[in-house]
Amino acid sequence: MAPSAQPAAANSAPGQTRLHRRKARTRQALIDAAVGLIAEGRGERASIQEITEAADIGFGSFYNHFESKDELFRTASEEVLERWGQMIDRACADLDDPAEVFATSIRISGRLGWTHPDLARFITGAGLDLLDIPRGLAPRALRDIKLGQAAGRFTVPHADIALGAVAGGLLGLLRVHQHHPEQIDETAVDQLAEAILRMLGVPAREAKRIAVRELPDIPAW
Amino acid sequence: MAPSAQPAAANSAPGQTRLHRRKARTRQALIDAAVGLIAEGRGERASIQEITEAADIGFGSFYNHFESKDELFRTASEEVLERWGQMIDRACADLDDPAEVFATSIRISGRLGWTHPDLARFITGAGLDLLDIPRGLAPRALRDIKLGQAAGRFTVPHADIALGAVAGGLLGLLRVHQHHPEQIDETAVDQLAEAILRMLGVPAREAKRIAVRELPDIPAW
DNA sequence: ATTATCTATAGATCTATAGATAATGC
DNA sequence: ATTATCTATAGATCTATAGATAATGC
Repeated sequence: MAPSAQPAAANSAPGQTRLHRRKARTRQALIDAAVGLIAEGRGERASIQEITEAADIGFGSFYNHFESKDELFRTASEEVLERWGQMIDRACADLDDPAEVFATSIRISGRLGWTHPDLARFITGAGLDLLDIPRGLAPRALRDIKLGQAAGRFTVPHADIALGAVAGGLLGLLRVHQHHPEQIDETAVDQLAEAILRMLGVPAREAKRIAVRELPDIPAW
Repeated sequence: MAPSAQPAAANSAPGQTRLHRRKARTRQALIDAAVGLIAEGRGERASIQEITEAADIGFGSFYNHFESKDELFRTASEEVLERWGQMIDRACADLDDPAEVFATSIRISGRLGWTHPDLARFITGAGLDLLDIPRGLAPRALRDIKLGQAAGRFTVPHADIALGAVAGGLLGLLRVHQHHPEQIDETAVDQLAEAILRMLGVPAREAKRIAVRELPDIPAW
């Protein structure tokens, strides 16, 4: 609508105009509030009024951005999971063995309780619904399991069943970390990765070896 | 309140008097309706009116039995899971090797999609919340994992993390069965049990052996 | 007479929208 | 002038209870 003379952005935000940026901020405040509510376990039970109060915006503004609570929660979930997935992608960029990619993804994700507590709480709040959102861990893990099957490194026959077990193990670990943080350390995370590799069909000795390799740097959030 | 001359029950129901039995029937209708709603994935989102309509009882009767939706759903979950757990107990009564008890529990539970579809749908509807309900699979699996650790058959260090993976694997299987029944047969269930034993630390060869032993009869529901 | 069920309804939400106000564009 | 925000509110739920009706106990 404003094709000519695009003013030099005095700001790093993507919107061209200040109005766009203001709108984007409001929208992001809603998304952040939704993420926080999911993390608290109040999930979809919160009313729109609670959401707008948490976001500190007027009630009616909600409908400028989303048609329903469902739409907001879906959008918020996809956004968070996508950022998580891209973080994993960057960390694994230099690896090519599917088994190592897989183990690294789990080892980084299992450390979220320390490195990114908010994200960790969101993940446990979402639970296995993660598997129904085509972003973040699920599509990557599924892809990597299939790659591993094709390369003959994973012998487990059904990728999607295995995916459930992987997600369950990760969620179990993050839950324990939240409720009893003293029971979990980084070794426990690596042992989970090792156990999951064994489950997928990697020989026990090799699973152990892969799960203790030096980790790549954990990229910024 | 009626201690004397307990009349011979003309009926198998536990309540002594007909009034008791009528009340019990109404209560059970509410529980059955709640179970059905959880199985449909409508879970706690259903209104009390929907629940009483599904149960085919008057709206106000709800409050004769439960103080809130939460209480009903909690009660319903515990009841169903307890029956499931007792079914597993009966099936495993003659086994003493913790690894075999564990594998058998999974193999029977993974077959629920065929043997008890309603129960299977309830379980997938409940998701990982299963782990928070101290009935059914969770306490038994946790007990068996710890027994297996003590007996030196399971090497995995954290029982509750492993429990998450076990539940996730089972839920993954039941979900696949529901959405793509043609992709799953009993062999797939046994392969999941085998993979889970490997994850717990049972040597691959032995895991395979245990997961194909003849199954005990599946007890009646 | 007692107990559980049912129907009807008051009061408390909660959603969606209308209309007023404030901020930005040009 | 345009756009997004805010406040206020109508209308639609939804919960919890009161009071009437039906079933059972004795």
